[in-house]
Amino acid sequence: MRTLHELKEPEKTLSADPSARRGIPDATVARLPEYLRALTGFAERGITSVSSEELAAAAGVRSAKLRKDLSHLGSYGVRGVGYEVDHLAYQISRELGLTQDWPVAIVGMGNLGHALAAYSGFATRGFRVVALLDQDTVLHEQEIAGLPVQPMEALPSLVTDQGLAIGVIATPAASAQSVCDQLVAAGVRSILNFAPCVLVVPEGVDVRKVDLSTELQILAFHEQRKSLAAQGALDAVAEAVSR
Amino acid sequence: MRTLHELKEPEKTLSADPSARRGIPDATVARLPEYLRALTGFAERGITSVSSEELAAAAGVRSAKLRKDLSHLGSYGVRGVGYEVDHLAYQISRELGLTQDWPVAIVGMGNLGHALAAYSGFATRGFRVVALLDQDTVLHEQEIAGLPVQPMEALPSLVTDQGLAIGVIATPAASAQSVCDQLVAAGVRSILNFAPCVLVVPEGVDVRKVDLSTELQILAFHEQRKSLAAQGALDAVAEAVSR
DNA sequence: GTGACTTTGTGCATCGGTTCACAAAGGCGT
DNA sequence: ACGCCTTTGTGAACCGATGCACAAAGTCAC
Ligand SMILES: NC(=O)c1ccc[n+]([C@@H]2O[C@H](COP(=O)([O-])OP(=O)(O)OC[C@H]3O[C@@H](n4cnc5c(N)ncnc54)[C@H](O)[C@@H]3O)[C@@H](O)[C@H]2O)c1
Ligand SMILES: NC(=O)c1ccc[n+]([C@@H]2O[C@H](COP(=O)([O-])OP(=O)(O)OC[C@H]3O[C@@H](n4cnc5c(N)ncnc54)[C@H](O)[C@@H]3O)[C@@H](O)[C@H]2O)c1
Repeated sequence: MRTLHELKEPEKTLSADPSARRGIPDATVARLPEYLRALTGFAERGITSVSSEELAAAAGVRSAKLRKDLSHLGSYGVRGVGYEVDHLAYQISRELGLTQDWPVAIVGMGNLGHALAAYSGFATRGFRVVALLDQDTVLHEQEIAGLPVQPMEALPSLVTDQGLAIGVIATPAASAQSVCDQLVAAGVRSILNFAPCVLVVPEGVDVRKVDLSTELQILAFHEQRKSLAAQGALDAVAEAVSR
Repeated sequence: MRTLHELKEPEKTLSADPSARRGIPDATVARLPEYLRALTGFAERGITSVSSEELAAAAGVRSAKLRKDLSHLGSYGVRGVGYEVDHLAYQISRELGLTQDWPVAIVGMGNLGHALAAYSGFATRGFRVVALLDQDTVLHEQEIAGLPVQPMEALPSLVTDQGLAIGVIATPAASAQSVCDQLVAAGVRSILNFAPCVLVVPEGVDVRKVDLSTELQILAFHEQRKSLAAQGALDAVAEAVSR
């Protein structure tokens, strides 16, 4: 993999795009979707041009950060004016790989899997749910949101025939590693994991997780800190009064 | 708020814990839940002691990082041996504020809200769903997972009577800011947002978001990069052959 | 009791990301 | 046509997080 990548490097200089394109920082990539969403909002309201200040406010970041982020994908702004909404949205879409549709499969049709299957948010931006999978044979009779529920054995053909690229794991944590292994074996290299556990995957496979309970626990940490601070303040006041 | 906090500082020296406790880095806090989960796993398998190496592997980090993280909460390991599983789990729980149960309300009983209400993952670790809320009067007849669906007007009393501390937003993005404002007005200071939008809140209120489509888009970015690299490699090979 | 061995806790170097502040760039009004 | 004014793009300083490497600490075998 490493050598293959290096093979390509010499071509970089004659690639079409002018700016130093390799190596967009991870932190920047993580914010691009938010910028894109904000731009979509502006476009829907008929706004054709925004300044970095306005866009940053809509995305919840500082304008300097926004500008530095955008500078990594090229120079698409006009000094003294700002950015053309449609054009910038297109450039970000292209950078994120959303100009094509990515076929997605959801594995695990329980409570969460049902909600995900019914979710329209996939289709709106670059993703297409091509299959629903579950181990449970009882479910194979059903259709959910217009798609049949298939057995796990369908995976390899989904990759070869439908170009399946992204797998979403919505099974219990105990099954998640096994499901992950099956996805990887079938050739899926991008996985979104909703199960609360760490997945171990070979190099070249990306895993991201969406973890409700981690987020709640982080909130609890700060909430406790706020409570303690308030309590401490009360104590201090009480002490001051009693003195 | 700042001044209240400073009022408390002098007490720190006579607080029970020996180490410099203030200011655990955000990056560390974000990993504590993962460590806790790994420890729970060890405990379930009857393992009473782990080294930083073992625990780090289970949590998917490097051992040096784990040790530095743990050093921020105190010195709970034994050199030459490792960490006592139960004790460390308790210390992390206490640090995260999970030794008490936090009352949680879910707002928006659509597809996702239903799944969340039925989800057992809340109760297992420090959280208790005390209320389900929705604007839609049709839903107020129903019970979901043993809880009645209440109108938004119930919010203030939930905070005062039940100690509601954390709000989960599972409404469409268009309603999320309004729901957020109502939560804040009622006194909720910690919010978990599932809607794909940025929420603006006053200082002192924490918002975290769980964002499916952002994660998918980040995966797409890397997937595209992998595809391009593969394509580039093929081109390079073809070129080499033709020469 | 002692010494060898294991593993922690941490100082230090390094890295990546954020913030600041401003010179360069371009539109726009006159 | 020209100069003013706005806003971008970015160099440089700063800040927090990560990784390295080892001395200190404590266990355990004998
Ligand atoms: N329900 C929620 O709101 C929620 C929220 C956050 C996280 N999660 C996590 O998402 C996951 C799913 O939650 P859920 O509530 O939908 O669970 P669930 O028990 O309702 O559904 C799990 C589904 O996975 C299927 N399954 C189990 N093992 C499988 C395997 N090896 N291969 C294929 N399919 C398999 C089961 O047949 C079942 O249909 C869990 O890990 C949970 O912790 C759920
Ligand atoms: N369904 C999924 O799998 C999924 C996944 C990721 C993110 N999301 C996001 O979660 C949110 C909910 O998704 P969903 O599929 O459950 O939507 P949904 O339309 O099924 O449900 C939304 C619910 O919110 C209620 N609601 C609307 N406005 C309200 C208000 N002002 N106050 C109180 N309640 C209000 C509605 O009555 C409805 O019951 C959306 O923002 C969606 O983008 C959903």
